[in-house]
Amino acid sequence: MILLIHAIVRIKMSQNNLDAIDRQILTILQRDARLPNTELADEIGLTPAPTLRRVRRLEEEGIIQRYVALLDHKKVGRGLLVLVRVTLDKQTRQGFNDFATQMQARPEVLECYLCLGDIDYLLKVSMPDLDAYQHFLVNTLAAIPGVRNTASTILVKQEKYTTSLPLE
Amino acid sequence: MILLIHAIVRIKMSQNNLDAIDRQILTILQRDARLPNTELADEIGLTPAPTLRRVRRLEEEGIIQRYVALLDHKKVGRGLLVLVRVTLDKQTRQGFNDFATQMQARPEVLECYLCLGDIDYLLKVSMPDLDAYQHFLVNTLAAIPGVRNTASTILVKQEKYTTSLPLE
DNA sequence: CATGAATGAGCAATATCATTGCGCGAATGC
DNA sequence: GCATTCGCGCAATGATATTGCTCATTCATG
Repeated sequence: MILLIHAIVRIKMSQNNLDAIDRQILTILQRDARLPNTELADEIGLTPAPTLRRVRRLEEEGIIQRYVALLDHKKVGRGLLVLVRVTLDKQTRQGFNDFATQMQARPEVLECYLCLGDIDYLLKVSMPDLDAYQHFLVNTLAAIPGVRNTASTILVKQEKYTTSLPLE
Repeated sequence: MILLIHAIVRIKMSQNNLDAIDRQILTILQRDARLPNTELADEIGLTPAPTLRRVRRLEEEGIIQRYVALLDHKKVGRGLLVLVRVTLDKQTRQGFNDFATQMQARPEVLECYLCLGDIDYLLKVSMPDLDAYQHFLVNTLAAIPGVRNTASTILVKQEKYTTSLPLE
């Protein structure tokens, strides 16, 4: 029983109580996920063994969700980025779920958010060019039942892009 | 001289001519950047040596830009995501550069785009909570000279988030 | 205070993995 | 058809990750 309470306390704490070393690790791995553990250990001033154990713990706790490679959009033929604001017709819960499910299935939709305000959904869509986007808009988005209105904004220049969250 | 021409041709081709194996590699590494080279080799049906050489080539060509760890926003105390539309006052080139530069320096601004349409800039901002966001809006954004107007949209639920570009 | 439990670091041995040079075969150009 | 290029596989080497163990430090408790 006491063990259980201890376990609960530890889980709760571990989700928010990152110590300075944890934050260092996360900051570095957000910048370079492939840094060898030995070098990571050097940078934070620990030996490789405890460093690796901390990384594994952060992974298991889901604080580190995954490691990904970021590609050059233009060089893989996806130079066009569009933000789409979508308004749905009937604001029933079912309609919302359907829409989100369809967006999850479309690989060109990189991000999809339910949002507050005068619109319902926000999409970030990756496309090769305007032709392809127009095709997506007409044949995919507008074809979804319940979509009342869409407004597109072409993101001309990416001034900043990072996936790194600041860790106080 | 002929060597130079060859080099130029190869660079140009390499930027767009990804073969099927390259695309397989990129697709996998976009999903799991830490997959050991031996397993990557298994999945694509090559031996480790040529697999690694392809990965290195993709890195050198800048097709793979970098490897990053993605964190759980809530678990690191950044549960609030906001999209901000910014309109600038004077649309001189200098004003635009200044704004972009300031955004690049702010760690809570994850993305910043110059865009077409009725607004000038789009920001994706990561925040701990509404208090912090209000502070950012008043003391940081509104304090920048040239910012005429801002409109914020709170992204309530992340239905989809991926950094993986589809590779035809 | 002293003491015992718990947490987390370091060390060292082992297993896994990355890296490189070399030879071979298939595709390409002349 | 022959030479050249390109990219694969093999094998040896070096680097790196991983694990069990021991020890120091901290913190709660008698």
